[in-house]
Amino acid sequence: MTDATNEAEYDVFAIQDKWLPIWDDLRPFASGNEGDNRPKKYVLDMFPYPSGDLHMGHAEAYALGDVISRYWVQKGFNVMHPIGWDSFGLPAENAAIKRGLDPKGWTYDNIAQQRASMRRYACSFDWDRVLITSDPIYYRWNQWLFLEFYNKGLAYRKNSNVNWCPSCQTVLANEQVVQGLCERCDSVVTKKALTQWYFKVTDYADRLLDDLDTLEGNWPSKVLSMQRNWIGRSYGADVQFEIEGRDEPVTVFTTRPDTLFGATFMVVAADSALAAELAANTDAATEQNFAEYLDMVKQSNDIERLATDRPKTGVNLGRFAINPVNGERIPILVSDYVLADYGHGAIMAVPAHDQRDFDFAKALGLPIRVVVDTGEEDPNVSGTATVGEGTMVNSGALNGLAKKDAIEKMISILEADGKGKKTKNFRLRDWLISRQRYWGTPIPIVHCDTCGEVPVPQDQLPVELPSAEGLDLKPKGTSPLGGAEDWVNVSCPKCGQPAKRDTDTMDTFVDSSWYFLRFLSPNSTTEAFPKQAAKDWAPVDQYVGGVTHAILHLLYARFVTKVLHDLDFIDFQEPFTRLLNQGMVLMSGSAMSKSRGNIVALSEQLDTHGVDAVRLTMSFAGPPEEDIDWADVSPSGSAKFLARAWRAANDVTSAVNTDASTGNKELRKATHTFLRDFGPLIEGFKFNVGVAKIMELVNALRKAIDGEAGASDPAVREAAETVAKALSLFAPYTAEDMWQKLGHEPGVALAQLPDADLSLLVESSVIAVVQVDGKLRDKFEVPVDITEDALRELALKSDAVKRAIGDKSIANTIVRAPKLVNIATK
RNA sequence: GCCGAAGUGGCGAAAUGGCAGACGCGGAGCACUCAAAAUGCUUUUCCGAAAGGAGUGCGGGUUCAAGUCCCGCCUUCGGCACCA
Repeated sequence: MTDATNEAEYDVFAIQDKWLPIWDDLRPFASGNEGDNRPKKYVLDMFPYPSGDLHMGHAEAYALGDVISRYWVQKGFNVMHPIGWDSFGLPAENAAIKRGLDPKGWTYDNIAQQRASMRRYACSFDWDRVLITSDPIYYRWNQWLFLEFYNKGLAYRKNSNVNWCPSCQTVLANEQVVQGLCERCDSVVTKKALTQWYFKVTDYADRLLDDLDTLEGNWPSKVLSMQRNWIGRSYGADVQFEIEGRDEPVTVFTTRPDTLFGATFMVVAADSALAAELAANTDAATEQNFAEYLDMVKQSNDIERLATDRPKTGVNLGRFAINPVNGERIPILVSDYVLADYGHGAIMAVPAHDQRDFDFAKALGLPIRVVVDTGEEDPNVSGTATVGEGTMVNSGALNGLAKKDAIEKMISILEADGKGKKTKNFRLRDWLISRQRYWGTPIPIVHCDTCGEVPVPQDQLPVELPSAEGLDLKPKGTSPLGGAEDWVNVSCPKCGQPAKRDTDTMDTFVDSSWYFLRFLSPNSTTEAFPKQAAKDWAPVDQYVGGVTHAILHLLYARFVTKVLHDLDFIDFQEPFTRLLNQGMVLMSGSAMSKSRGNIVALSEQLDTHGVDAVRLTMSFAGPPEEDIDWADVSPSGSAKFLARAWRAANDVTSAVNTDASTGNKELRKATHTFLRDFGPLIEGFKFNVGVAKIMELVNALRKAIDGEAGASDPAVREAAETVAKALSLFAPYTAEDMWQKLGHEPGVALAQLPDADLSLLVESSVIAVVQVDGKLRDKFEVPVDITEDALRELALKSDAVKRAIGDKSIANTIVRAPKLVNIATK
C-alpha cells in the first residue's frame, strides 16, 4: 500500500537503476582530460584475474580503493584510477582443457562479466584507461620489456635444477613454491634439470633490500619485513680450502669466519656438480655409496627435506681439504643438508657452534672442537651447539677476542694471505620466467642453428600466440606451442636460414610487474608508455591490494621499476609510494572455499542488501587491514543506516543555497566537528571510524529535525548536505539520490566538503574531571578559561573528592586546566 | 629456531599518556499500532538492591595518571626456515 502523503520510500534497487545510466553520461572519474589543471594523483587497485564473476574479496578491495580514490576526487584532485585484467595464466588454460574450449573465450567472457559487475558496484574507475594483458596490444610491450632486459644482459638462459610441478607440468619460480607445494594446485613440487629463462633479479638484491627503507611508514611494516626476509642478505666471508688431489681450491661461504679454527670437516651438497666431481676420483666402494646416496636424495621432495626432525645423513668421500688457517687435514663429506644453489654449495662445518653441523657430526662420528667460550656447557656434554657470543679459545691469534672483533681479524688474516675475502650472500634467487604452457606471452626469441639465440626485431613484434585450435593444451612437460608447426618454424631474423621460435611463454608475473605504467597510454601502438606521462603521473601514489602479493608481485614490480629507471625510461626507483593491504573476507572464521562450503556469493549479497549496504559494510567492519568475518558483520544494519540518512535528506525543507549561519548552533557544531575530523580519518585509512562519525552526524541531524530546530532550520540542510557528500565515498547511490533530494544537479562525487569553521567549535565551558589517585571521583562544568588555582579549589570542595581522600593527606595536586585535576594522596 | 603483528563487553570495534568501551550488531524496555512489521526514543562492561567495587591476556616497572611507554612471560596469527 502506498501512502500518498509519504510516498518517498528508500528503494535501494530503484536508486541503483536510476543513477547508473546518468553516471555513464556524466563520467565524473575521467582523468587527464586536456586542460584539466587539477593536481594529479594516481590511485591503483591491484587488477583482478578474470576467473569468474567478482567475489567478496574483490568487493572489499574495490570498496576500500574507492573510498581513497573518491576522497581525492572530492578534494579536487585529478585522480587517475584505472582498471585492467591480469588475464593470462593457468586457470584459463585449465578451464579450457576441462571444457574443451579456447582459453581466450573463457577469459574474455569472464572479463565482460566482471566489467559489468564493477559498473554496477559503482567503482570509480576511469573507463577510458583499461588494459587486458592477454591482448596483443599489451603483450607486445611485454615482449619489448623482455628484449630490453635481454639486451641489458638481465634475461638469460641456464640449465639447472628447477622447481617442477608434476600436476601443472611446468616449472615454477622459487616464489611460487609455498612450503614445498605448488602455490596454484598444492601438488608436491619436485626438482628437474632444465634449461630455462631467468631474469637477473639478484643483480638488484642490494637495492631491493636497501630501498625498502625509503618505504618505511608508507608500506605496512609486515610487507617490508616479508620482503627483507625473502631477499635474506647475510654478511660473512668466502674462504678457500685447498683440496688434496685437486688443482683448484674450493670456496665456502660462512657467516662465522671467527670459528674457522673449529672447522673439523667440510660438507658438499650431494646434488652439486662439485660433489659428483669429488666422488668420481675415489675408490669404487665410495663411488657406489655416493651414487646410492644421491639417488636417495633425488627421490626425496621438499616436504621431506624440510622436516625439522629429519636425521642428518651423508657419505664420507675419504678425501681431505686443508684448513687455510692451521693447515689441518679435514675430511670431506656429502650431505643433503647443504644446498647446492646457495653460497658455493659447500660449507666448512663447525659442529661446536652450529646445531646442524653438530647433529651431522654426531650422526657420522666426526670430531667437535670448541673455539668460542660462551659460558655455557660444552656442546660435547650438553648435546647443543653454542651459537651465541663469547670469547675465542683454541684459535691462535684470535684467542681472547669477542665475536665481532674475531670476525674482523680473521677476515683481514684471510685477505692478507689471499685465502679469502669479506662478502655477502642472498637468499634471493634469479627469477625463473619461462613456462611450458600455452596461455601466456610468447618469449620473443628465435633459436637458429648458426646464430644461436636471436631476439625477434622490435618491428616484428608482437609475436602473437597462434590459435589454440588444433593444439593439445594438456600438460605434458613441453610447451603446447611446440605443436603449432606453422608458428614455430620461421626463418632466422639474422641469417634467414630455417630456425625455430622459443616455445615457452612468460610467467604472468612479468605481465603484472609493469602494468601500472601501461595505464598511462593503454592503447598506444608506438611505445610501452610515454616518458612525459610517467613524469606527470607516476609513481603510483596509493596502491591497494591483498597481502597475498606481499612478496611475489611487489618484489617483481620493484625490480622491473629499478631496471626501467636504469634504462632511463622513468625517473623514480620505487613503483608504489604508499601501500594499503586490505584483509580478507572470511566466513565463520575461515577463508571462503568450495571444499569448506562456506562461500558467500557477492551477487546474492548485492541482490539482498544492495550495492551501497555491502560497500558500507566493507568499510565499517573494522580497520581495512584486518580480516572481515562476514558472519560477524551486518549488511542489513548498514542498509538500515543508509535508509535513515536518506530519510533525513528527504525531510529537509529549506531552499538550496540557504545561508547556514543563522541555523541551530548545536547542529552546526556537530557538522563542523565532523568536517574537522573526517579528512584526517580517511587519510589515515580509519574508514570505520569515518563511517562512525557520519553516523553520529546523522543521529544529530535526526534529533534536530524532530526537535526544536525542525526540518526547515538552515543547519539541518548544512548537515544533510555534509552527510550526502561524505557518504558518497562509501555509498555512492544513496549519496547521489540524497544530493538530488536536496535540490542539486547530479554529481555529488565532485561536490567538495567545505573546511570546518573552527570558530563554531569554540566552547565557553567544558566538563572538568577530578581524579583522586588516578581514579575518577567527580566531574563538573567549568568555564574554559578557568585558572589552575580556581579549578584546584573547586576540586577540593567537591564532596565526592573529600570522601575519596578521607583521612589521607594530599601529596600532590596536578591541574591541567580546564579539563583535569588529579589529587595524589599518601 | 629466527623475524614481525595482535590479544579491550555477548559480537564487530573506538580511545594525541588524561572520563575505557565512541559508532554499530545483538539483547531488553517504551511510544506509535487492534496487532505486527517498519520507524522513533530509552537502556545495555561485569559484580552489587544501593552506596560502592572490579575491569583492556598474565606478572613486574616508569608516571600525579598506563589499553597506550619499559622489562619478563603466556596465547593466537602471519612470514622465513638444514640459507652455512
